[in-house]
Amino acid sequence: MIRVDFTPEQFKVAIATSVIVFGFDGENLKVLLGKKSGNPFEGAWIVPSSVVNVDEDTTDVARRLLKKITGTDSWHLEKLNGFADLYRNPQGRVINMAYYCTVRLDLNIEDRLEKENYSWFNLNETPSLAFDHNEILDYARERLKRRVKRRPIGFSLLPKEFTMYNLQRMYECALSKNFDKRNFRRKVLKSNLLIEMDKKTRSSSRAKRPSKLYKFDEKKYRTLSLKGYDFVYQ
Amino acid sequence: MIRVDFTPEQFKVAIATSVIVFGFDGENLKVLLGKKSGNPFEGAWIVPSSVVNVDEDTTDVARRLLKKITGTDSWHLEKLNGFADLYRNPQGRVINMAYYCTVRLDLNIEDRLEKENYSWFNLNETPSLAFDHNEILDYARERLKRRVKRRPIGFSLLPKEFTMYNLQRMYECALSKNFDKRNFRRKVLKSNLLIEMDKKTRSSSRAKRPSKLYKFDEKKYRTLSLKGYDFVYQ
DNA sequence: ACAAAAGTGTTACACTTACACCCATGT
DNA sequence: ACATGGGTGTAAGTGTAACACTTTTGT
Repeated sequence: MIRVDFTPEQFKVAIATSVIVFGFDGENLKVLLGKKSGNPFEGAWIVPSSVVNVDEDTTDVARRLLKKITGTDSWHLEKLNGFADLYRNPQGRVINMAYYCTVRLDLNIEDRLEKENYSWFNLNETPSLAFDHNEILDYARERLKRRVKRRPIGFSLLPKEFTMYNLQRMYECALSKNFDKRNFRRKVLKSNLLIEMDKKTRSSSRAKRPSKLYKFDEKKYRTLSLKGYDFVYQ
Repeated sequence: MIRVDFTPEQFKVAIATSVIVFGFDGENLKVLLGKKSGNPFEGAWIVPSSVVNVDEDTTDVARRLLKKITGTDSWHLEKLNGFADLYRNPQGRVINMAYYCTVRLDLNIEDRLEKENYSWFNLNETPSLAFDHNEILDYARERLKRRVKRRPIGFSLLPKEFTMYNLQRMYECALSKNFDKRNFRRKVLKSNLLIEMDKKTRSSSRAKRPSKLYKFDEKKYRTLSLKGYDFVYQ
């Protein structure tokens, strides 16, 4: 028989939640970081975080945090893991339930971010973070990588309409790998989930010749995924 | 600036840990379950679990639990996730940091298990469990599946020496999929990580003709994995 | 003129899948 | 005798990876 009996002294732990927010500017993956105020680690960079009360659901708090930062909570939010190392927070035993989400940078959430003192960092130029937030960020990157490989989640980082160059860069950043342009295009077009638009645009400020715009066929994808299909790239 | 300030009322959470223990009897995957004593859920089946004190490391407690149950803690133990649903435990807010491990059933840990009142269940014949332990078990099965696909972790479930039949059954159970015998053998032998023994044995009690024994070449695998190689089956 | 990305096919190789029969042994 | 897994090869198809040049446009 297994005993799992708690005494009052064992109810002395607190909960925090962090949300790793990923964005994509058309060429590079970004992550949102902010500066911590108050002790400990005053002024250090951290991942967006919040305290969770004993009677609060961690996902609810994470969503609220997201709404406060970005103005909406309609983003794809996914639980990562609990981080429970003994000395991760000098103020006491705190368990961090971490999430990540993907946002579209073309919807203007910038003003709000500046008011809240958050900034975007390129994923491979992130500063050293307080607490165990570097570990959490690394964990989130791995999760994003896995998801992008197996599902069309990367499209939630792109604007509604995007060029092949944008799409390829997104895959290259998320998977830390370069692809052959011809092979890449053939492979993603084979899925029949990209709709070619009649419009063109320039993929980046450096680009001279405009390129075709595509959008992701959400409806078709939903139908196919009911039958077990998924949008895989690896 | 981000404020993450805790008040004393927020330090009122407790920590538990559970370990999902997987085994393999040569033909089927098993999981270890025990009966709960004391309130709540007296007599219900649960996954091996323990309270974690505020000053204890969850991994340490999980290892201790594993040693108490199986007599040794030298098994492959891996953190799964934190489970923090508001009402997962009726006694208060309890966060469960869950782990899984793989054990070899040919090492006789059976006596000890009986004393502790644990039993092995076939993975597809598990009873309904107390708390959110069914959710945790499902999570563990998914993780095992993923790991078995990408790494030779399945070998830690098999005896030192095993037959092709055993190996194939292990993959079939872990991945919930049947494989063609000829294709399976060709594929795993191609890795050159199986050493053919000069011995033979019967793969199961039903088998009549004895079959060759193989062992996994741990040394070679360690060398290769330094170079980024891994033992993949999918 | 020049720079920069847009756009486009073919070939070789590797891997996956489907498939069927005889063999050795224990009961 | 018979039941059970042990053991073996081939061929078709699918997917992946490597590879280079012309076109269009903005500066």
